[in-house]
Amino acid sequence: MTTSRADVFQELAVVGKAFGSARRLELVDLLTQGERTVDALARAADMGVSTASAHLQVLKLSNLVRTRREGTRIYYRIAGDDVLALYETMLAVARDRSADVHRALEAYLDVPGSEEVGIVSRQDLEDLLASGDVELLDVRPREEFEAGHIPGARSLPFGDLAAAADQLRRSGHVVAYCRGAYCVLAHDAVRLLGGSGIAARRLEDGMLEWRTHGHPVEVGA
Amino acid sequence: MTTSRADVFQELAVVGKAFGSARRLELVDLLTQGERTVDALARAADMGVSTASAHLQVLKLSNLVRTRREGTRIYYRIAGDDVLALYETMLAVARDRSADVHRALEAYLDVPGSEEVGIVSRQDLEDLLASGDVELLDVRPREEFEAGHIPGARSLPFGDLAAAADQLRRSGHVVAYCRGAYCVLAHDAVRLLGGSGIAARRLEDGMLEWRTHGHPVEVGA
DNA sequence: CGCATCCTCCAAGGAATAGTGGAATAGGGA
DNA sequence: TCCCTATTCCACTATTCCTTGGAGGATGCG
Repeated sequence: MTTSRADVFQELAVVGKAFGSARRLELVDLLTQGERTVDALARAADMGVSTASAHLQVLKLSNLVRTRREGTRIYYRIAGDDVLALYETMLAVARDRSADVHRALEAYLDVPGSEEVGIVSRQDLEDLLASGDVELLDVRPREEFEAGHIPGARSLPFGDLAAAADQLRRSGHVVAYCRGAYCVLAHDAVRLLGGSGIAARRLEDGMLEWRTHGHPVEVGA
Repeated sequence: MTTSRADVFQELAVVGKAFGSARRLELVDLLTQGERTVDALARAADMGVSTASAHLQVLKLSNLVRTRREGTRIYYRIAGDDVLALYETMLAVARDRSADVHRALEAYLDVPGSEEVGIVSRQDLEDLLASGDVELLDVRPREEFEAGHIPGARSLPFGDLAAAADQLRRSGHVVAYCRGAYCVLAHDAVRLLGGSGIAARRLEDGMLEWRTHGHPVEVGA
């Protein structure tokens, strides 16, 4: 048997390489929200179909994603929760270790650090849901809502939010969530609702962390 | 501010890239056991000093490792426990997701799957240490022992084990450990001791996991 | 001050990877 | 069967990365 120590690292590096391209990470990020077709991924990440396909092949060869065929189209999805956890860990390390990432994220999220008051933890949300006294808004694209959402949530894509804001006036709590800790949609939703006089809060992180921490997920419309 | 979504992934990919080379992973693996000089790393990983230095620069630029100068030599170390956790998570994902890695690891560890009886979990070891009725052997190179070991362990590098085996006959338990779950030293030590009629067991994983799971670590000789 | 040691930086050739447009393939529907 | 759609495969160029040897820098010692 000629399997050496170096071979182990060689195999291991395949996983690292897969996560070593910005374009691929963008695809992975989209896939954390549920399965998608090649074409949908290419459009969402703004790259050529050939390019997207090539990157997806790399991810598939490293066994980080799986495929499912339905008619003429092929759906890609993350291979398992451990991959989600790895992605999440990587995000956390990058944020804590690199001032650049931290700055990029802050700038991207447009958080001045001041108005960060309306935050609900995952546990708080579980409690609120149990009490029933909460309007939970999933502001991601409907596509992602259908691929998996928090039970009890209502799909209200960010684009439709402004139009629906008026009918949201309620006595109870309003909480919005989106993809993960680094997704702007929930931030923006809370800001928009605030502008309409509705005191909304956002889930601390998002669907990615909800899933990786073992909370229940509902699939379908 | 022109910080876009793509920039975030660009920064993120830096971390991925850092873990995307077999040579670099080999260095990281060595560093999980404690700080080392460039020259020591190059020798241990069997690569040129220039090559090692170049790879270490990449790791340093991605903020995954830090340096410390002592006279003319420079010690590299893992930047924090979160990086250790990331490495551990990556190992786990690679093992579970890739049949190749799994096979490579099994072949490398030379485990027929049968004689896997003498295993002690981290919790069991804590209990044994509390009772005092255990001879705990750290079979890694003395260099790594000094950079951090389990309190109460005795440094007995694998190379010296055969010579010292005779004096190990004891009434209590004998437990060996090495770097991590994928380190052969402890496996081999248990096998060697077994051949000398000493019923030894090995710690389930190793120093890497001991550290990342928050168990106490002692530094020095 | 000169010299030795350890490390980083630089330059260059070779290898691997990314992106792109077009050809080839597979499935579905008329 | 033919056509349409979605995806993969291929060929090509541009770019990036790896490795190596040697020059250059910092530190310590006599």
